[in-house]
Amino acid sequence: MSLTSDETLVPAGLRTAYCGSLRAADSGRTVSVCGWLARRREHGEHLAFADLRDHTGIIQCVVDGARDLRAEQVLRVTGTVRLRPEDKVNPGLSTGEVELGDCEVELLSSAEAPPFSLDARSETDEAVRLRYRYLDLRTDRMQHNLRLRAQVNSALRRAMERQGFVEIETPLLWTPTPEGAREFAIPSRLQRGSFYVLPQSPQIAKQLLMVGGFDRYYQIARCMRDEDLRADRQFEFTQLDIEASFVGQAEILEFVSEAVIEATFAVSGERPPAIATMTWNQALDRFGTDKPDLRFGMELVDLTESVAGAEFNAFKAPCVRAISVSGAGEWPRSRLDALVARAQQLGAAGLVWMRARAEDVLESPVAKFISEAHQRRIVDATSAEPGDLVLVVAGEREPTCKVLGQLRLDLGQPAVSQRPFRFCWITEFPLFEGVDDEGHLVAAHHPFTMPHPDDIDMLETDPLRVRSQSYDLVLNGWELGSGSIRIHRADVQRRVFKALGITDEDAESRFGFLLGAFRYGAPPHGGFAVGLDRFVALLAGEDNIREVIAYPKTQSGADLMSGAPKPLTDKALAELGIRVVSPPASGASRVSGA
RNA sequence: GGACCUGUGGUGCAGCCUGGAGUGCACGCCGGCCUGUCAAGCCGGAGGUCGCGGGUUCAAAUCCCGUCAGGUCCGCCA
Repeated sequence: MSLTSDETLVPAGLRTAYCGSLRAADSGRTVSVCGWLARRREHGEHLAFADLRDHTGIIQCVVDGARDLRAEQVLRVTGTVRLRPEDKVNPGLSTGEVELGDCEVELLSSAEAPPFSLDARSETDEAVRLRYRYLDLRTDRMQHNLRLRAQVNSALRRAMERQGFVEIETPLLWTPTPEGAREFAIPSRLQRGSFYVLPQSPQIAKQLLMVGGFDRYYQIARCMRDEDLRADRQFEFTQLDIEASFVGQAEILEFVSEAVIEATFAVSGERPPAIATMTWNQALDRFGTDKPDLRFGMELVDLTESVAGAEFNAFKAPCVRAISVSGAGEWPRSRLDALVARAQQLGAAGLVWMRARAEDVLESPVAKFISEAHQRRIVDATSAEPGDLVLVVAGEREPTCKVLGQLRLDLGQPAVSQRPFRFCWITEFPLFEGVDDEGHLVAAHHPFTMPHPDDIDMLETDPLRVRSQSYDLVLNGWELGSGSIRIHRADVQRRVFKALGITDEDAESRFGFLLGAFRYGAPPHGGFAVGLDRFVALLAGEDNIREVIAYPKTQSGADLMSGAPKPLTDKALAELGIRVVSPPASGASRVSGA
């Protein structure tokens, strides 16, 4: 349960031992343990068992009656460690061979009955857990997750420092940059009507550190984005933020790989192999996504050539691709129909299913439109065995691949907690991801991302084909973070801004101080940011980042424990020079912090 | 901004489809019994604005509308 190593956990103060640490070798010792009463079992007036819990585990204390003991009372128990009778050993407890006898019990703090069970076996609605988060934090789950998180932080810092990185803090009160995520505004009291914003990331600050000569910077940084929340997104989140000068993409990937592998090993004992790299195009072709889950196969197969010349009209498309589902050849028609509907819901024109057979090659509603020769080519290309199911989608390349990529996940993705940890790097993202309503190109990463050197001359002629020097880190199907080599040359930056439809005046007003700084000698540089909440969630086997955050917010942005957000007093508003236009909704009374 | 799921003693659920007295289960809580339990056991008891508001009906936890809260997702997240 505990992730704290034995060497660093030295009992002090009121305790001379931790509950979960006692073993047969301790028998005979007189110890004092402190913690919360997990439960008690009473056997008449003069025998009772009290299980005392701290973060290291549980020790059974044999006490003379338990009339006054209640769950979650804070106790100090002094007693003698003794071996349990052989037939009374509890193999389910780390301390199950021993118990504490001749106990003296001191009540350090009384406790009302908790509003929900802290036992690992019971489930409690998350809203209740969040309202009483301070109790929820006592559970094995939260103790484990937050201690694991601390170990991850520690390992990341170790790895970054070993690689010569310097930790530098950047401001939380930053300047608005109307671009990208919606920002949280902070009114200025001294300059009424003006606002700071909370940083969506330390992006510009860290690039300026490069200009400032701190050629290897890192920070475990809090970022804030006022965008709608999700299972993997909170308003505020934490990143391992990195920037380095005089290095290229290969070095950045190496720095980050070193850090995440060290952290993974520290908390799981699993040392991932060197992290494989694939380009964005390869990821799309093989997995139909830019964040592939490498824990399982079912890769996409290109059938475009295999079905060339087939009669079937739907296959006369720019791209025909398939996945093979092992052993799914016996699925009933209803389930196949549901797959077709799912594919259509995802945007495919349709989905062709084919059951691989031993005798007549492929069984499918459209088999009669496909010659046996073509059928055999499909079987060869997909390596489908009799009893397998082949799912085919045809259309434009990107949507076709993405539909199959999602079906692959629907049908094959293991649970989040399923090991191993399979990292991969995705490189060479497109520089632009499309065009906005006004016909301007939209930056895929951010406007300071360096184009791929081989593509830079297409900026003006064929911008959507320009690859960038940007890269994502992916773990088990989750995007863990992203980064890029930045533009440090004014001429390149000007060309990218132009492509994005950002005029010189725009650029000056939005990023003037960054561009100004770049006139005084900007080194070539690049960086990365790892989303720590997601990383820790995956390492903890949790599918929701709230489980690795001490005090998370609900989907509507509320803190159920404190009641935030709340209206300010009129006095506070006046001081800030703020008048609230529409009164706070009646929902303001939604919470009372117990 | 939108779609879907959920809301019933302190906790977790069943009941809702097919309306008929707040009916039930488990845990917890309170009291009693119990000297080797370990999610102890046995006996007894208390505890309810069926999220809230409106409608339909002789009658609503149940059907309808609205609303609030929690969740998952789309949009959004350079």
